[in-house]
Amino acid sequence: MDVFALFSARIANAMQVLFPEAGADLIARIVVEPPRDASHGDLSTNAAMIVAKPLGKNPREVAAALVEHFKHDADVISVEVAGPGFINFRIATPIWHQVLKSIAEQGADFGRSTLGGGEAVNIEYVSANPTGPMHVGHTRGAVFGDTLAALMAFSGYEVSREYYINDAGSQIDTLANSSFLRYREALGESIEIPSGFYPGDYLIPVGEALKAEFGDSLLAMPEAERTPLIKDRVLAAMLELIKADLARLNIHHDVFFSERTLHGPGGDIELTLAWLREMGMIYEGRLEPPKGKAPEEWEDREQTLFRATDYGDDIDRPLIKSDGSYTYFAADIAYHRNKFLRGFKHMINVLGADHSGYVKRLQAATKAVSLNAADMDVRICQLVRLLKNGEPFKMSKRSGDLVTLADVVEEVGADATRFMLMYRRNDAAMDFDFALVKEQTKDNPVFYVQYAHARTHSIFKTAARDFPALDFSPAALAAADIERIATPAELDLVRVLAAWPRTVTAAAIAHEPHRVAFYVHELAAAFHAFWAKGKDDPSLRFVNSDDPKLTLARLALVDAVRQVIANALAILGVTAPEELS
RNA sequence: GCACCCGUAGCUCAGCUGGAUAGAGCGCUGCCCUCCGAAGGCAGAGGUCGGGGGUUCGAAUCUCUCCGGGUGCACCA
Repeated sequence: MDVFALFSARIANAMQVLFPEAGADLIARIVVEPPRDASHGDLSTNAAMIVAKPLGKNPREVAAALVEHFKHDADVISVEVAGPGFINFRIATPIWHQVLKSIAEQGADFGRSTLGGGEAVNIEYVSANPTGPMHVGHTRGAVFGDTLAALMAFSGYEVSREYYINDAGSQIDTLANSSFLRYREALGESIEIPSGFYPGDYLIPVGEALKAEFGDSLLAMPEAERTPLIKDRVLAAMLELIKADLARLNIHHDVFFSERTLHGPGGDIELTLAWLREMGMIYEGRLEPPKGKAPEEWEDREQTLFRATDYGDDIDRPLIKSDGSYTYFAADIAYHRNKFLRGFKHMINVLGADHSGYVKRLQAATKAVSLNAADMDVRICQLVRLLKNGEPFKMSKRSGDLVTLADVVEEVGADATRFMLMYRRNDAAMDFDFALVKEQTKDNPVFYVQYAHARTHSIFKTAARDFPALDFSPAALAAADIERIATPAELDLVRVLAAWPRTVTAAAIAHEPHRVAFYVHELAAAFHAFWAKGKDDPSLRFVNSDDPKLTLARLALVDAVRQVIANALAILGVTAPEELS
């Protein structure tokens, strides 16, 4: 049950009845939300202020009519007008009890919604070049994309998690050449790695594997024959490497889409360009040289251009390079047409900060190939600066100066990595301090939240000790005398629980999974605070040895907290431990 | 030169898409363990929301402009 959605609907209905002349568009702008200051009430709406002006009425007059309407509603304790025309509701306690009941009934599904209506959404994330292990720069996008995917799935979308393998460019030739060097090394040659080649140790096993498969037969083989063989082997190996890295963070994609499959005669790029030409979206023309570049690097020539400016981009974009091959963007247009033809009308791409200049053309491409039928949201993840005790930090084991994803996970663990990366908006640069993340104090939000979850379990343990005869099964909790939950402190906690469905929905609409992390931290804080109240006032303890019925009711509340924390952590991909080590 | 992102307490950051007296953690000053896990909690001090205009009942939020920081800018991927 979503209290806000419930009252939002009721208020909209009331407004329609009271002010039929207000159109549906106006009604739709009405917001029902918790007031910033809890002393104002449980719910607040701007309904009167939204409607008053267009109708030529006084906001307080409109508000008075609505107040009159809700005055005798049994679910409402009080309604009053405040400030410029806010209407504040105080909700009757039974509604809060219903929230607890629905948490118990829905369990892991509490907060799940039908917002997406089962529509397919394609979320592309990571898409790191398959030329080596993942480094820390990729990690933020990986966690963000994976969490967003979980959030959207929880909100009723049919989510497809996709990884685009850039396996067609010149960097793959370099990769193959680097592997060939390692192969020669494996055969006993002493090698030197020239600049421009990939120096990482991770190619050594590839060289070994090539030796095991081919013996020394590759040495005599013509390059044109040899390179494709090596490419296949090394790409497969790199992909396994990347999958293994992602698995460290429990990230798994549904689709790995190879760019190579778009190329070649009769391929998607060819078909897409033909289609674009047919639609008049391509022309031959010249571009202005970019202002920031040195003019001597600029070669003025006639190019095959995509009319990106027709779809909101800054300039038209080249599709064919001077050597006659396709540009990366040409492949990307074909790729996104492919996504659209696979049935995706909603697409989200998660990209690194260095791709911010790519956003407009990607959106232009999506609009063009779908004839404006598909939408594309690009989420940019800003840079992560690694710190240790406030000092910039470099770790390197196997890949030059880069800190790898594996290094980070090994250092701080998957839970902390995921939570900390989500405990920040994606579009702000962040510092990631290893020392802080490993700390087991309230300064560390991961720990703080997991501690709250563990604490719910420890309360049950205490209860079992004090009441050996009492039944704490889900069925017993469901049958608990929930009306005993009545003190202001308890109901405050329930209010936080009641905000969960609304938080999820808002986060899904905005594509902002970080809100889940902030919410669960807030819930943990509310829970810790209530727990501490029991220190000063024993009557507020969860376990009351002289009152088994109250204890059972309070345990139902604890169980609801446990459930909602678990649900939020599930979206974040962070484990919910029953005890801390 | 252009585009995108950021600028909120001493520090690190939220602020629910335009709402009421702008919030949290750290740090600082105090308080709370014979008591469900103190691995916690409570209270206090601390702000011109980068500056200035505009839109309206109402702006940290939208818009314009300037300042500061980051990222990117044909034929790479």
